Amino acid sequence: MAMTPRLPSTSRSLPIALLRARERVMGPIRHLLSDSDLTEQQWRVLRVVQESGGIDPTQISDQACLLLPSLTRILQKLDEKGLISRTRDQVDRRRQVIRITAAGETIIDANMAASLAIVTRTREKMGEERYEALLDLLNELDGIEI
Amino acid sequence: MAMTPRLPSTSRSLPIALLRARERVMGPIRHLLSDSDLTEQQWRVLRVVQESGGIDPTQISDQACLLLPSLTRILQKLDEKGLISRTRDQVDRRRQVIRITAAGETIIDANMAASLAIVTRTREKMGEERYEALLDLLNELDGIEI
DNA sequence: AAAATATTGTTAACATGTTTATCATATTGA
DNA sequence: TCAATATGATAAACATGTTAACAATATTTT
Repeated sequence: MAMTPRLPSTSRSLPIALLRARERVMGPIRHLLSDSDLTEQQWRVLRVVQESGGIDPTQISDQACLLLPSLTRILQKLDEKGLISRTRDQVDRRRQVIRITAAGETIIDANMAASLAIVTRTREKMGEERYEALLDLLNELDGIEI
Repeated sequence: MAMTPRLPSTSRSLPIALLRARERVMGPIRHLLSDSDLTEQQWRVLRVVQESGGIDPTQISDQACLLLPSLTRILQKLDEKGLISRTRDQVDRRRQVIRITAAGETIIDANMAASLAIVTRTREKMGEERYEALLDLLNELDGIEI
């Protein structure tokens, strides 16, 4: 009789294991940020912008892992909230230059410590070695061509 | 030389590394399924339903890693497409029983081999040992309490 | 049994993910 | 130079993610 190829149990399915692990890490961060009315994506963008001191959307989308259409909406929201400023690049007028505002800096200051604490606690709970090994394997997976 | 204290590069940020790795795996699967006009989530639901031979939405949401509001919409779509059937549980009338239809089985047959091939190729490219180690670490991460 | 509570599933509202199309500006090439 | 092409960003359309509220049915409590 023909054996129907069976699927791996969900915990051995790579896509689902990646989903669950991500949810485990992001859950507490989402909860923290909700007090500041920020989504995790908005937070990611805000941090990239703050680090850069002036950056265009294409580079943001690369560093924050967001597609440009998503980023367009997020930048509109952050602008409405007064957390970033947008100006045209004077050299290449297709480009924008995104900068963080004082209000944006305030939001960063209010959440950065707790955000870093969550990551630190995660690394401690897993053990530094295994945590680094996980990062290595994830980067290896990201590097292969399927 | 002076090391400027910096935030972890994006490849050493766990949330972003998880995002990128997931995208690397799901990209080809999404592409495959688009020929059948299925999203990855619809595919995940359809497979869970087929394996079960009759299952309620709460259990599907657990096994497919989808929140119930998302699942509600997905089941409506799959129903419209004629890929599943929905009946009320006669014992507990709050519950539904979801079953796959013949058309649903046909879609599964049309995509299962290629879908499994993508997973297999990924495991081969990474090496079985490292692939399994990655799954172990992801499950460990999912198990810790933050 | 009636009221309170819990469970199952849906709806609503808003944000993001994803693909395709489009607009404006830059760059290239004949 | 000017038409063709490329690039940066946005818009549109549909699907899912996320949280809160709600409706219907079951269960528990008094």
